[in-house]
Amino acid sequence: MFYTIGEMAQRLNVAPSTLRYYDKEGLLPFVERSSGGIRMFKDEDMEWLQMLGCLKKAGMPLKEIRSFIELSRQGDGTIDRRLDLIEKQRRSVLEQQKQLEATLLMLDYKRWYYQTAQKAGTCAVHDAMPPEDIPEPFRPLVAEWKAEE
Amino acid sequence: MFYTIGEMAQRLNVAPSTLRYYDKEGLLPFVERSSGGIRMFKDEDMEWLQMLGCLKKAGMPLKEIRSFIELSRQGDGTIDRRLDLIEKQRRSVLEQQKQLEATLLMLDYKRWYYQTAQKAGTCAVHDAMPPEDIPEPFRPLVAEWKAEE
DNA sequence: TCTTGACTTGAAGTTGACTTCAAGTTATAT
DNA sequence: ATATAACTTGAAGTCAACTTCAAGTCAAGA
Repeated sequence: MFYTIGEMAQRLNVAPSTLRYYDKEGLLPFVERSSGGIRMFKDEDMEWLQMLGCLKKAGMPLKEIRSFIELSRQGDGTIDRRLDLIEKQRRSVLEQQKQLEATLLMLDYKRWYYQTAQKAGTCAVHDAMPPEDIPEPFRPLVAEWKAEE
Repeated sequence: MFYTIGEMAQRLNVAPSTLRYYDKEGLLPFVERSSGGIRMFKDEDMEWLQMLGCLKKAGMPLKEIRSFIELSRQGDGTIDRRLDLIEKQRRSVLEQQKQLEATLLMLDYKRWYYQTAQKAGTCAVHDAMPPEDIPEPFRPLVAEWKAEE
């Protein structure tokens, strides 16, 4: 029914010190303690911690995550503000998706570039390459670079 | 034809100190200097710097970006290793895209959760809600959480 | 009961990516 | 010629997110 910090850390694949740090930063106000002072994690706490991990991977700073947790504990009066925080983070994720899409296009171009160079044995193969030999998806990308010079 | 560090910083929307830091870290070996020691950025340098920004936004550490730049300057002998680096980063971006997709689903669920709670005036509205009232896309998400308890 | 491994805390150390500061130099506009 | 704005460097400071350390406490098995 209860897990120690070590067990919980293993389940979440993080270091126990990380969980202690989160606790110190006020991100785990819901975690109970035994009479001896040892943290007792519940299954229910996993849900919070997984959401925490999710938000963290989406680039939300721990301070903002703490704000959200604090608001949640203040009850129904903070629903509007929690919704605001969620929508703000949602917009940030959409923005990051766009960014990753652009980065992926660039990486795909570079991959093609080096695959082609690998076959030819030299990057010089690209110097004399006519634009129509560049795969269609990459043409706007390369054109954009040329335009700036 | 040439830009000072201030002009270049403005074009890239970063602080001049950031460019100096990148230079110190060996990320700008291609930037030339005037006789007086002032950095002279070329249009061509923009391409590198934009790629740098792209890789940075994709979570690549500056050290790895430097490796890539160093390999590039070593000529055709490093094509294989550059391709490896690109493919590694490409896989990382695909992984991050999956992660953002999962985070977005969670945020969309939370958004619906708080929008519903807002209309009802309380989060308690969700306690008694039958599963079929939860919008279809969120059901696997909620089921997964319940399963862990 | 005693040992041992996992837990506790507070404090200090680390890493990455910058930013700020101080002291000095270069370039431009009057 | 000189004022001033923008550049230069090295060193130190900052911030987020941890990690490590030291010293001690708790809990489970022999």
